[in-house]
Parts: sequence; C-alpha cells; structure tokens
Amino acid sequence: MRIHDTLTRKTVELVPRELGKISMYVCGVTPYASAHIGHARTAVAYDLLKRYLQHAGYVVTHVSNYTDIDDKIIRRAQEQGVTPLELSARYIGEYLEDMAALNVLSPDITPRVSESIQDIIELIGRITTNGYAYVSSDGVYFSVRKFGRYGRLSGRSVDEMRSGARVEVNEAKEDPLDFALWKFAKPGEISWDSPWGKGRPGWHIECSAMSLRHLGAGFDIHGGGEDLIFPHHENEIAQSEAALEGQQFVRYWVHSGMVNMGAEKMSKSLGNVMTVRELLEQYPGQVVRLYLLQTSYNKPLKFSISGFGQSFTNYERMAEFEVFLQGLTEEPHGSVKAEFESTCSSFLGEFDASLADNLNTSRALAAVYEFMTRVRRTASERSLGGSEASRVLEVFRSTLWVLGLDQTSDYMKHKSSLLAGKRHALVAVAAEVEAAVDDSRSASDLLDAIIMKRQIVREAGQYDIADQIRERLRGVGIALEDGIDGVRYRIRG
RNA sequence: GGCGGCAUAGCCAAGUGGUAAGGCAAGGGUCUGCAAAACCCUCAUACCCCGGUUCGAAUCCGGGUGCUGCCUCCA
Repeated sequence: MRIHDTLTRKTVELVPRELGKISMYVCGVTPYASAHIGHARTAVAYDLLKRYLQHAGYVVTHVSNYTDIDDKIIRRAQEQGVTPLELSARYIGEYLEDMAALNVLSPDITPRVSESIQDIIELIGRITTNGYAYVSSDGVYFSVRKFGRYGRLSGRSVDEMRSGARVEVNEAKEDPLDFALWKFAKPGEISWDSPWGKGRPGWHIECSAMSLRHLGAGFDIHGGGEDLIFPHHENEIAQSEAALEGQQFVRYWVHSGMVNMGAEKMSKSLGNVMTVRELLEQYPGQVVRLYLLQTSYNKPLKFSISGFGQSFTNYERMAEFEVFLQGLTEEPHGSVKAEFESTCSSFLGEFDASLADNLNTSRALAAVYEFMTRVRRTASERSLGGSEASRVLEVFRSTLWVLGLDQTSDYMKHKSSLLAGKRHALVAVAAEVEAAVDDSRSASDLLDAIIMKRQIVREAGQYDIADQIRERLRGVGIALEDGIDGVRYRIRG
C-alpha cells in the first residue's frame, strides 16, 4: 500500500522492516479528562490502518501507550484529592469503553509510563553516555544543538526557532530549545529514583522508551495526531537517534488530521470539545465511526452535528441491506451467475485499491454504496438466489470488517432501545386503536399488537382506519413499511 | 514574525494534466390500496479570484483573497 510519510512529505510505498510484518506505534492519550471526538478520530484512523494491513495479509504488532504521568494529571489529581495514578486509571477505563463502542480493536500492547520507568531511565542513560544530555538544577535536559538533524520532521530550523522566542524561559536550560528528559521531583510529588535524583520522566522520552522497548529500532510506523509533529515527534527522533548512535528510529511517520469545532481546532485546553460520550448518547458508535471515515484521515475535519444525521442514514442503509440479504439466504438455492460474481469481485478490487491508496475511505465507501445499489438493482430485475445472497453477504461483511463497520447489530440494538423509550406512548396508541393487549406488555409487544390490529382492518379493506393507525404511529416517531414479506418499522425521531 | 495546510453543488466529500466519483437533501417516475422502502431519471459547461504554461488544467507555475494548523499543553 501507499501511505503519506510526514518526514519525506510524500506518499510512498510502505515497505516493512521485516517481510510480512508491520510494527506500529501510535501515541495514545494523556488520560486526565473524557476523550473527545478528536481522540476518537485518531484512534479510528490507526485502527483502520491496522485492519487494512491485516486484511492485506500482514501480521501487525500495534503498540499504543497511555501517558499516565504528566503535569496535568498531577494537578487534576490534587484538585480532586486522589492520586495521579487513580485519576489516570479512571480515565483509561472510560477511554476503553469509548473505544469499544467505536469498534476500535485493542492494541496488542498498551504500555503505561508509570510501568515503564526502568526503560525510560535506561534510555536517558544511553543518551547521557553518548553526550547529548546534561544535568541541570531541576532536571536532565536534551541538548538540541548537538543533534544535527533536529527540525527535519517539522520542517523548521533551529535558528528560526531560536528567534521565534515563544519558547519557555527557563534558566536551568543551556539553550531555550532544550527539553527535559527527567524532571526532579518537587516536594510531595510522585517520583521514582534515578541515577540523577528522584523525579519523573519529561514529556517525549516515554514514547521513545516504550516504542523501542516493544518494537526495537527502525520499526515501521509511528503515528499520532498532526499536532504532535512538533515538538513531540521531533524530540522523539532526536533523543531516540541520539541513543541509537546512527540507527534509524522509525521508517514511516504517519499523522492524522485534526477535528475542528467551527473554525477552531477542538482541544481540551480551548474547552470547545464534544466528548465521545456525549455523541454516544445520541448515536450508535458505528454511526460516529462512519462519520469519521467519510473524510480522509489526514485532512482536517470540521465537526458538524448535521453530518451525523447523514451518517446515520447511510449506516441504516448498510444495516438494512444486510437484513435484506439475510432474508434471502435462509433458503440457499441456485448458483452465482458469472455476471453477478464479477460485480462482487470488481467491488472487492476497487475497495482494496481505494484503501491501498493512503487509506482513501471516501473512495472505499463510494464503492460500498455502489455495490449495494448494483445488488439491489439486480434484485429488482430478477429474483436473487440464496447462493448469490450468501456470496454478497460474505463480500459485504468482509469489507465492513476492514472499515470497522461490521457491528450492524448495533443498529438493531439502537432501534430497540429507542422503541423501548416509546412504551408509554404506545400504551396510549394501543388503547386508542383498540388493539387487544394489556398495558403491562413491552413496547415491542404493544407495537406488534397495534400492527396486527392494523393488518386485520387492512384485510377487511378498511384502509382509512389502517391509514389512521399508521399516522398515529408516525406521530410517536414510528414509521411503518408494508412489504411483501410483512410489516417493518423504523424509528424516526 | 517563521514554517505548513486547505478553498470542488444546498450540505458532506473523492479526484494532482485528458475533459467533474460517491453519499445526504431536493424534484420527477416505476412499484404499492395509499404511503414507505427499493429501483430508474434529473440535479456543478464547472472546481475562490486574476494571470501564465500546455493541443488540453480543478489538477502545473506566478500573483491575490479567505479560512486554518504548528511554532506553548494537545489526538
């Protein structure tokens, strides 16, 4: 496949370090608050990359960390009267629930900073031994000017940045661009022993330590949101390659685009966030995921709530398509016609080609929609055989898996939970139309009874009454559809 | 101030030299007792503006305009 590499600023063929295997490290979250849609976007992007690579036959090792020790966590924990690790553990738990709802597969390894201190200390030791670091009054610092390639990833020069003067003023640093590898503990702060004194890791060093620990030098893909390019990933390269003495740290740098809220970037520090939890109250996780997949992973995405409505409609279309096929596969018969098989195989080819093209999900989704239309068209021209439906289902589901949109059962769950919320209204409707059912039954039973009542009057030719019942249900947000194979319903509002 | 990115229909969005994918919305039709669903048709002479290169440009070059990211914690 081809992937956009930030370092070379080119979309290039992905050639793994080891044939048939991909090693991938993705910068995870700092768990001090609920995850927002931007975090979800990044997680979904790399989950898609992993799924596609697995689909393409690679054995993927996916590592994603939790930065569970950091200034913000420490401050928040103090405010709330809990320990930093209690606070981060709570938000890690929340994050896992959110990601599960989005059908994000668990990374193979999820290291935490608090559990990687020895690796971090060893790495700082190597950097120090190689002469790239110095001990100052409040910590151990990396000496940026000693690393000649500094600035290559983010496309800036050390001189430009010095004159930029927006760097933190800190007397303890020899140069304003230097960054902390190890911060000495202030009284009462969480800390670990080290050869330089009690303290904790600086930001940046943990990702180098954890990625090298689990994947080794020269691993394939290092990913994260594009806001991490500078300084986080720039610093990771500097300190890692300083420690590795000439060996390459990472083969390909991949960055996912930001989610903007209105005009601005969504960010915890700006306070303009839409959390994943808030969205999940309104939409199934699969709808949120589909919304995120509509746009290329590396372009900015402007958050808009109306977009979720569009995604819901599309997701419903996919789920209903699957229901339609399942109905046909119950009686397997006939063979798959050659022309029909070519519809399936050309879809698979286009789908693969789309994702191989730097994960072009817009194009891949277009292929999915077209495939659904083609199959439906065939079904409207002649009857589809059960074997054909099985073949379509197999093809369709395999592509949905790659996109992570295979949880079509979420649609049914969402539908029944919305229906359950209408029980009270349905009691009233049932009484009005004199459906034979008692008030204590479930929403689903009440609806069935109302539908049965309507079928009776329909069969009697009393269409005006049947239409009144349908209208009445529509009034409570339930739309009936009379099909050849029975009555179906959809929840509309 | 420095370094990037983006600008395609009412909305979302692909497309990096060969004459505008796909979805949502909208309108018309087939089917249906009626409706819905499904299917069919229609829906940007046109890709922010102005120049240039080319037989040919949304795509390349130059100049504008607008929005935006990073340079400070950030997915």
